[in-house]
Amino acid sequence: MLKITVVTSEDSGLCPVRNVLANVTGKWSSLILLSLEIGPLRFSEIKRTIGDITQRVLTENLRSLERDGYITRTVRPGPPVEVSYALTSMGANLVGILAPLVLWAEQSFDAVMTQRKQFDSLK
Amino acid sequence: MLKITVVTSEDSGLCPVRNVLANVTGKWSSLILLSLEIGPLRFSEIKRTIGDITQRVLTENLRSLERDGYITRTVRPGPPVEVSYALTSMGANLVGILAPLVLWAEQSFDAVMTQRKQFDSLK
DNA sequence: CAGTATCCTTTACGATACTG
DNA sequence: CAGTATCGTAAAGGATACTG
Repeated sequence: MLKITVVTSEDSGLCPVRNVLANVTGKWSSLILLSLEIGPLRFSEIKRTIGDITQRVLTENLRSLERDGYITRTVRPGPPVEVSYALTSMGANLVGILAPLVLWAEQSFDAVMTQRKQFDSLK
Repeated sequence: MLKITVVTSEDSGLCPVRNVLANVTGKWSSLILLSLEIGPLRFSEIKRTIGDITQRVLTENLRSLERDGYITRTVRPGPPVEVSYALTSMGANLVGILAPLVLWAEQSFDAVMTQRKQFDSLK
């Protein structure tokens, strides 16, 4: 059985779990990482894959993921410049853990929606 | 190999993955779910386990998790009233997927911090 | 193409006080 | 004990315009 000390009473900035998870649990982070699972992608390709993320937010998230060591950023001089992003080995490990979660989310969509409707109907 | 359609170009409210993940990727959701892994806990016990979450936010998160069907809320009349929370089978499944992520976060803490320091030192 | 720069809105969260 | 009610802050995200 898995025994995890969820959180200590220390400063949140020092709680390892929260500190690391914070950059994975954003609205877009996991989707961006997943999009790189098959192979490296350029900025515009990631944007197209996600669909409705803005340029500003995508840039922000990519920087954060690069900073934590999950992806690399490679510039091929242009013009036009070509910037491609790829998973590091740590990033690939993380994707290996995130993928089941995303898959689970897909599969559980119907059940969750049903639950919500029922909960909301009880006033 | 895992093939996942990360996101379609539909309305975000209709994207199954994002819709379900939204309530799991909060700052506290996963930690709350994890705290219930061993067994049911009362409100104050969850609060003590997490440490620095406020009552208001804990209540908010518990409602949201209950709404989506991950946990149940049981009231034993008092006084003092005793409210206990427990994982549903769906919640238990989710925890089974989240636990590796939390464990991974713990183990990767040092590597991530090292990466950040290095990234930040490059201006 | 891959970003920055602004500006604005929303949402999550924090602090504190109060209650059946 | 397990909340609710208020108020305030901060961070994430959205919209749009501009640039090397």
